[in-house]
Amino acid sequence: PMSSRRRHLGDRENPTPSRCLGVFGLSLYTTEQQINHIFSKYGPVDKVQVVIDAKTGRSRGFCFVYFENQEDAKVAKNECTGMEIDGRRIRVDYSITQRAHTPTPGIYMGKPTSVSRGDNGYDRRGRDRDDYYYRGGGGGYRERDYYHRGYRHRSPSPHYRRRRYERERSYSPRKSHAYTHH
DNA sequence: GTTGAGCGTT
Repeated sequence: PMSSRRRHLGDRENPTPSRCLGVFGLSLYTTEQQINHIFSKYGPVDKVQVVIDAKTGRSRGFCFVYFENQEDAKVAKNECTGMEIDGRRIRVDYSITQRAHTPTPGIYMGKPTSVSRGDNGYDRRGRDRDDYYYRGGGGGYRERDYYHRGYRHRSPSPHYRRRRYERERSYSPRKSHAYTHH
C-alpha cells in the first residue's frame, strides 16, 4: 500500500506536475543563487532551497525550486535536466514532496539510509517512512548508521582509486623532488 | 574541494 499523503504526488518515475521542482545530482558547492539565476530564465521563481545536512552544514546535493507558474516549471524541467552545473550533470523532476517536513519536537536523527525500502515509502517490515523521523525512546537506528554505514566497507570507485593512487605516488621516493627543497 | 545516489525537519 502507498501512504495516502503521497498518493496524489505520484512516485519517482511518475511525479505529478506541480510548481515545485526537485533538482538532483548537484555539486556540493552549487548555491541557491546560482540555481535561482539559471531557473529564473524560465519564469518567476518564488524560492530555491538547497537541502543542507544538519550535521555537517554542507549541501546534500539536491534542491527544490518553486516556480510561480506551473507552466514555467514544466519548461524549466525539460530544459534543465541533463544540464551541467559546476561540473555535475543534474536531473530535474517535479518534486514528489511539496514542502519540508513539519518540524517535530524531539531530536531529528536524520533519515536512516541504512534501512532499505521500496518505492512505496515503506520499508521491508511495512513501517512508514515518517516513523523514522522520531526516535521515541528505545528502538530504531543509531546515529552512526546515518553517516557511516554503507560507506566504509564499500570498495572505492575507479575515480577515487585513481585519486588515491596519484596521492600516494606523489610521495614516492622515485620522484626526486620528494626529498629536495629548492 | 571524499566516492555515490539522493525528495526536504527554519
